Amino acid sequence: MAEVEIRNIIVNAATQFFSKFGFSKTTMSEIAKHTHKAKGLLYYYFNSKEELFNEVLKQELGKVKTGLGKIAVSDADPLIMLRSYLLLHLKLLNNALTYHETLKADFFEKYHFVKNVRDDFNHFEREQLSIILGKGKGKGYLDITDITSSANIILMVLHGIELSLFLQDKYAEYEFTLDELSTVLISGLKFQKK
Amino acid sequence: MAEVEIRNIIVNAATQFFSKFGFSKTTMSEIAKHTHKAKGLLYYYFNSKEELFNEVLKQELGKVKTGLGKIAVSDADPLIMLRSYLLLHLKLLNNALTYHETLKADFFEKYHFVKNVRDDFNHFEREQLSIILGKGKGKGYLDITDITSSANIILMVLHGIELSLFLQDKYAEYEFTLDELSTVLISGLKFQKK
DNA sequence: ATTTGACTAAAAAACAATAAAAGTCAATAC
DNA sequence: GTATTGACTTTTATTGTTTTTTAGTCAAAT
Repeated sequence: MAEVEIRNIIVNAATQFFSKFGFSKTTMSEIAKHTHKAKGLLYYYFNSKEELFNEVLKQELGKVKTGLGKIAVSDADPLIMLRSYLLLHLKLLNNALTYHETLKADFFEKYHFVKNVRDDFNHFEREQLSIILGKGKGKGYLDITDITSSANIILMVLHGIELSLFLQDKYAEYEFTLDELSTVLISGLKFQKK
Repeated sequence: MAEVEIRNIIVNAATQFFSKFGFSKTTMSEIAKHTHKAKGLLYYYFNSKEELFNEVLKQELGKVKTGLGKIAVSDADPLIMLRSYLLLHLKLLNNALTYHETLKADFFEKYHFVKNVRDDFNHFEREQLSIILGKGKGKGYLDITDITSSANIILMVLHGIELSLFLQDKYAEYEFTLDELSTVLISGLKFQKK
C-alpha cells in the first residue's frame, strides 16, 4: 500500500480515539490494534504520540480552515460575510473535538507541543477577518479605522465564548443568542449616520 | 467583644489567606492563629471552611455589587451608563481574587457550595443591565426589542472574556481593547437610521 | 522500504504508611 | 448563658514503595 495511505489510515484511527477519549486516555497500542498494524509501525510514520496528536489536530483545523476560507473569497456583501464568518467559526469549532482538548489544556499550560498548529490557525483567522473587514471598509460599509484592532476585538469575543460554549457544552443552548450577538457586533462596526 | 466584630475579624483574616493562597492551600489553623483565637472559635461562627469561604466570596462580590449598583440608579445617558457598566464590571472583578478561583473551579464542577452566592451575583447583574437597557430603550437610544435577550448577549460576552482575562492574567494587556469592545457593543445596540 | 512484536525505559496506577488538615467537644472564662 | 479554648477524633492529603501500564526502540522478517 502507498505510504501516504497507511499514514492516513493511522491518522483516521487516531482521530477517532483522540476525539472520544482525549490525548492521555488514548494508547498507541489501541490505535495500532484498531488499524491491524503493529505498534512499531506508528513510530515509523510518526516520531511520537505527540506528533501524531499534532497531525490529528492539524487535519481537524485544516477542515475548519477550508470551510472558513470560502467566505472571504466570495464577493458577497461584506456585512453578510462577516456574519457568516462568526457563526460558521463557532459551528465548525463546536465539532472540533481535539481542538476542545487543547483549549482546556491552555489553562494548565500543558500541550505546548501543539502550539505551532494553534498559532497557525490563529494567524489564518486574523488574516481572513482582515480581508473581510478590509472589504467592508473599502465599500464604505464598516466604520473602522484600524482593521487589526477590530479583528482583535472580534477574536477576543470569539475565543472568550468558545470556552464556555465548547468546554461546558452550551453551544446548543446558546445557538440562538449567538445569532443575535453576531448581529449586534456587526451593527456595532457598521457605518452609522450620526 | 461584640459577636459581630469577631466574626468580621475572622472573615477579614480569611479573605487575606483565601485571596493569596486559594481555598485548599489555606488552613483553618492559619486563620485562627492570625486572629489570635483558637481554631474552635472559627467553628463557633461558621459551620465549615466552605461556609467561611462562601462568606468571603459573598463580601467580595458585595463590594462589586455596591460599585456596579451606583451606575443604574444615576440619571446619566443610558449609553454612557452601559459603557461604564461594562468597563467597571471587568475592572472590579479583575481584583476579586476569590471570585477568580470559583471561575476556574467551574471547569471541574467543583466548589458547588458556592453556587448560591454566584447565582445571586448573576441575578443582580441581569437586573442592573435590564434597568440600564430599559432606560435606553425608553428614551429611544437603544434599538432592542427583547431586553432580557440583549442582557444575555452582554453577559455572555462578559463571562466569556472573564476567563481569559482573569485566569490568564491578560487584563492589563487587553485593557485598551476592552474599551473598543464596549464601544462596538454599544454602537451595535444603538438605534440606527437605516 | 515497510512491517513486526518482543523488548526496555518511563510514566501512571495502586497500595500502604504517614502527616496534616478539618471538624468536635468537654472544660473553662467571662 | 455566651464566648472561647485546646486537646482530641476523623477525614483528607502527602509521601514513599511496588506493580502495572504505556510510550518508545530495534533487530529480525517480509
